Amino acid sequence: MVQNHTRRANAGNADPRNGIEGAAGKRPPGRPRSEASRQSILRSTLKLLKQHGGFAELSIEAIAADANVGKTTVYRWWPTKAALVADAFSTSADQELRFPDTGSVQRDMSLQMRRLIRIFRSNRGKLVAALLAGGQSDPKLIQAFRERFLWPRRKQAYQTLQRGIDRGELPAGSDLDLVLDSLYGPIYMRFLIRHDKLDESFADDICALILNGLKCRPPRGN
Amino acid sequence: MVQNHTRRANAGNADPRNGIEGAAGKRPPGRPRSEASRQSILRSTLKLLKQHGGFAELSIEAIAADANVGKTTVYRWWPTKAALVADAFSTSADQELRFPDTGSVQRDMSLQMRRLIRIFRSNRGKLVAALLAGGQSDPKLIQAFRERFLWPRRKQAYQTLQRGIDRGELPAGSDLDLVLDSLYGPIYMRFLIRHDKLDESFADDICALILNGLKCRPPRGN
Amino acid sequence: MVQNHTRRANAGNADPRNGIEGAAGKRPPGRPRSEASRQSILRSTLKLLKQHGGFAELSIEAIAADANVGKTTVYRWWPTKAALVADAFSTSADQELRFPDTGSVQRDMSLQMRRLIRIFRSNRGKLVAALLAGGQSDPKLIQAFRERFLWPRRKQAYQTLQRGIDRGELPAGSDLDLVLDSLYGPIYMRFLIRHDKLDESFADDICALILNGLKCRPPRGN
Amino acid sequence: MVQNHTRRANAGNADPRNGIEGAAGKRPPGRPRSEASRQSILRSTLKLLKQHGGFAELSIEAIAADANVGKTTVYRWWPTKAALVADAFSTSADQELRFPDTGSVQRDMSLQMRRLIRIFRSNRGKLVAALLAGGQSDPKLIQAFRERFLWPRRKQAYQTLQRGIDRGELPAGSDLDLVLDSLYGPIYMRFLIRHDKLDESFADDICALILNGLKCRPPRGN
DNA sequence: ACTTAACCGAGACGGTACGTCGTGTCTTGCC
DNA sequence: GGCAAGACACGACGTACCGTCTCGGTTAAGT
Repeated sequence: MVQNHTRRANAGNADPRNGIEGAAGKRPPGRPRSEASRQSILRSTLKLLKQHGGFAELSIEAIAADANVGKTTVYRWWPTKAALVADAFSTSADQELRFPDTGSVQRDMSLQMRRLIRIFRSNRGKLVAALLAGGQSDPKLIQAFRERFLWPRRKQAYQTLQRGIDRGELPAGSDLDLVLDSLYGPIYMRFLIRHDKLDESFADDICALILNGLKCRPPRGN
Repeated sequence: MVQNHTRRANAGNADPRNGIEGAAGKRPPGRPRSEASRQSILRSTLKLLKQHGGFAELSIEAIAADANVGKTTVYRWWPTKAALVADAFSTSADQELRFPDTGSVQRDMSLQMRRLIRIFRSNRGKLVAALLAGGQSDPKLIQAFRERFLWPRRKQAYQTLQRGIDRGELPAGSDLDLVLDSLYGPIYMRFLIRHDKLDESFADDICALILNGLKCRPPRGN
Repeated sequence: MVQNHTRRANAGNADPRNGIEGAAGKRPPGRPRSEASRQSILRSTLKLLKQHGGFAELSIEAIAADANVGKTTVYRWWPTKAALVADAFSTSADQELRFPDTGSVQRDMSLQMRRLIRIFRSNRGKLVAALLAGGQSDPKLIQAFRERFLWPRRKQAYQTLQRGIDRGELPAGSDLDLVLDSLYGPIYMRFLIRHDKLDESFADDICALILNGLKCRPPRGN
Repeated sequence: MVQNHTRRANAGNADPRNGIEGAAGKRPPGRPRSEASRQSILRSTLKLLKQHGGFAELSIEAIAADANVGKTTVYRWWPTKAALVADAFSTSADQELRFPDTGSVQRDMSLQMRRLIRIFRSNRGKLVAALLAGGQSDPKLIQAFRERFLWPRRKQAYQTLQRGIDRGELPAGSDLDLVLDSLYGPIYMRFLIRHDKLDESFADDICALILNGLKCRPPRGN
């Protein structure tokens, strides 16, 4: 959940009655949350997001109608449209963006970046775009993107790069954040601005430029 | 103009009677467009965009009211809110992003990138963010950003890089588009995702990494 | 209701849960219509119609504002401004136009016609004028006037005249519609064209002319 | 003209240079009024009034467009839409409503009333309806109807009735205004409310009822 | 022929109201 | 107490006309 504003502590979980409180915890009175509604809402969110334009064009009204759900139910569990989109996004978050370990940093990075580009080009790209677009006016949303999407991957990326350093493929003391932004920044830029072709070979070109450049001379040494 | 939807060929120009068509072109009949209104609208757009949140919070209703202008007048000249924002922005930050010519590519690029970062960090950054965000669901808008903002600058950037090649600072045969996306991509990424600090020294770091890397070994040679 | 355009069968009734469908009929789901809003709207309609000029000067925007009601709510229940006015009017002047039963046709008719003239001369007359005026371009509206105002009264008028026939005051076989239009037509004419004085004694004069004429010689006998 | 608001005294006349002032009157300087435009405007007014709904639905914008005329030209010569409609109406005013002189009041009246009904049923009826409808919120308009249409005919009607009195067909001392409103009121009522059939034989029925009634017993004598 | 003055078309202007859509909240009866 | 249904107050949308204005161009009468 992007933001926990619900009456129940574990709202949003698949099954609220198996929450943290364990065996001793008593289920609250009243009808339990409908898991069917929750999933239907998330499904409709993704569907409408892919169908029509972006974040701004997506309306709660339409989601509720498409999901055969009362608007109240949406508002009961998600405080804003942004939270809903973030939730829907993380549901669709991908296993396929794990980093391989081929023994070569450049190959590892390049392979993962190719997969990212493939996702950006698929209709899941729309979701990311909507998230980044919506995030420009809703800090919560961009934060969700960072926490749910960016950081988990970046953590793996650090490890991948570190392996390269350990193997001597990259110079020690490199500013890893700078390197990673230099690797991924161009992809995001072409994805969002669409000023130039974004195909998978672009990943190789960037890797070659950045990682070769690193090898040659440490950027922090100047 | 993002989109020419007006009856008149040169709508949006400062002075419609000095349009493209030259000496032979006659002013169309009817009352000419009010330049005062046009500027008032652009001014109010910038003002309100800076005051309130982002693109979604900006309403044409409010712009018209603030500019003492009928809503009709706004709609007469700009097809969408997006087009209006694009126009307002490009009017706003055109000069200060010109490239210097200091005799050193790295210094030229770095200086210009610093200025870009400065704009991104100022409240005019909101404008760019709004534009890029809006562009994710409105192709016209992102196209406007490219044509009115990106390409004019990139043209100058090509020249700056070419000077570097001519002076032997950069290897001939470099893929200039790749280089430029590698230089600017990280800035856009940090600006939009806000996962890391974006200060002016970041420009220097990127330039050092990319341009030194280039010097060392041409990326296309592998 | 001038026109049933609502989702619910008995929209417009004071209490939708006691509609036509009787005991078996179940209330539709969802929040029930706000009776307070409905009355507030009708009240504001009457108020504004009396204050300002005629039908054309009356705006739904103003009604909604005066009634502290969303414009949507007005549009939800009344398809047009005309329908709203018709509803407001028939709500307004229903009782005082009943026919008396004094034992004399002429007196009965004359008394009721006097009351009609009194209404026409009051500021409720504006309402009728607005209705008839609007009805000239909106068939629905004039139909509403007929069904909600004219026919109910005419039904009583038939009975009043019939009593006169039964008592021998009027000849049997009279064309009652012709008689009634001859009685009321002059009033409507003076009311709408305002070419001559319309005071209550006019009712007596018409009655004398028409009903005496009838007595003398049946119009259908020629 | 319903209202004289023009710069020139005789504006609205077919040919301003042959105005009241005669041979000695000098034409004012400047371009004279375009008679073609004037007629085109009046023609378009009638056309649009017949095509679409009533007075309220008629827009100056549409008239100017249909007449290939600048809006300014309309506003220059007619202060309000009402004035324009009244002017258009009087242009189409009819010769066919003159009263015959057959030697019988009842026949004379009946014939003329039949012609009026025929006009009401034709598409010129729309014009009268629009005028009466518009007149309910614009006193100028109903006044125009009275002065241009009602009074001229009523003047003739007085004479016709007087002939009847002179010939002994009607009792002396009758209230002619009451009689005329009783004759025409029912026609106007059916025309505007459309609650009953309005065909030409209705004229005969009314005449029979009213004029026979008069003969029988003077209405004022009671 | 040239000036003067008013008219003309076109159409942009600041406004008002339109009727619609989506917001987030509320009130029902049912589960 | 969750849930669907849907009415509610509200705010912005984009459009249609309003009546006014400002252009370039036209049409005469008076120089």
